[in-house]
Amino acid sequence: MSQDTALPITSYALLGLLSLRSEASGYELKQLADRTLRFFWISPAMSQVYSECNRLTDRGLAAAREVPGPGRRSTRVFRLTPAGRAELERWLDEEEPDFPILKHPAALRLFLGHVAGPARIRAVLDGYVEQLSGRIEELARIRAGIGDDPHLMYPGLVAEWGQRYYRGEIDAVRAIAQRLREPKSSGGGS
Amino acid sequence: MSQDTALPITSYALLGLLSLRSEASGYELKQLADRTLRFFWISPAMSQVYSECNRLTDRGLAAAREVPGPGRRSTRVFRLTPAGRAELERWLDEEEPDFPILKHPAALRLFLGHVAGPARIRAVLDGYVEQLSGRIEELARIRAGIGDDPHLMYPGLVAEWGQRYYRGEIDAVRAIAQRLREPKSSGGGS
DNA sequence: TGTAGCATGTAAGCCGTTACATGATTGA
DNA sequence: TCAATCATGTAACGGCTTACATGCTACA
Repeated sequence: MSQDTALPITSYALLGLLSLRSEASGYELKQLADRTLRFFWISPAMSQVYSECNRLTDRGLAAAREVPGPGRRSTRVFRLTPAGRAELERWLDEEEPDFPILKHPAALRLFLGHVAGPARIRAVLDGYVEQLSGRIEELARIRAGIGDDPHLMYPGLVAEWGQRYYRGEIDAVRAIAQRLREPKSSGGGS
Repeated sequence: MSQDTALPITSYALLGLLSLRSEASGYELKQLADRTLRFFWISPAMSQVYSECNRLTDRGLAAAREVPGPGRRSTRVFRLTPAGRAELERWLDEEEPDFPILKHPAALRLFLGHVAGPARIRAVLDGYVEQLSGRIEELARIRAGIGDDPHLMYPGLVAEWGQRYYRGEIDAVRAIAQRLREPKSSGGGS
């Protein structure tokens, strides 16, 4: 319950994951993040999951319970406290979302096409489409795993958004690749 | 020319900006970044621009020239050295681009819709569409400023990609908002 | 007179990652 | 017995931001 400085958004993301579970260990939270947060936020490293969990516990937003394991080492499982749920609700209600941050290595390459040359740019774009296809499959599997469960309606919507997003990227990349092949086309010009 | 550890990608982005100019001051680089890098990478803070420029100069990838100002304080202008150009080319040629990193506050809110409630989610999505419209206008102005200059063909392509990207986001958000209004398979019922 | 823009930096600090250390269990 | 997975952490460090400090010019 120390400090009243603002939490980083990733803390709220973790709080949000806890809101989907009655209890979860750090390890489980990391696994869950890999199937969810990873696609639209970050999936924090294990070490960060643990330190965030400690911060949340320090502030009384989460509570830890020691579960003795089969060996000598035990597992700490966390759950959302009423204060944690209230703080998450407050944040969702009051804080205005920033514009997304995008770090797009392929676009950076395209931007530097005058140095890289068109052949390399084409290769980069092709590789990106490849990566996107893989992502779409991953998301499709995750979406299928969610099913119709009304409890998971919003995660399902996000998964659908993600697939649409990636498909849009593929279309956009193809359009750029097309413009690279025939630099004269497209509206407005000449 | 100290150190041979890998440079962060932002250094290459700065190197790339320098490749578009014969010379530029830190201040000019920041302004240029605000019109370019900002949309697909980051626009580094002024303080970071200066420290990156120093790093590039230390490594011999950029060269600084002191230009006396009207007052006592002078301006340092940087230019790409042959070694800098070679290193940028090597990076573009050899380094494989990572998948983009997206930190999407609106998607995070949607993901937590079960806590935020549908009314708040609708407001968040509306606000996001608003932001997107603003971004599209910004990019349109920038695209118009680039014009037909073949020297700036690739930045032009990136600006077009950006506009398409944002329009795609608007479509996707509208689709999600639609699914929120009519939960579709409402027949089943618990 | 004061504020906005041009211009250059230093210092402090947080977020997040990688590397490292440790220990238990399962199965090949 | 070796590797993989489960499981929990600490330490070090880098990237990037914010806050702060400074000085000059133009202009309202």
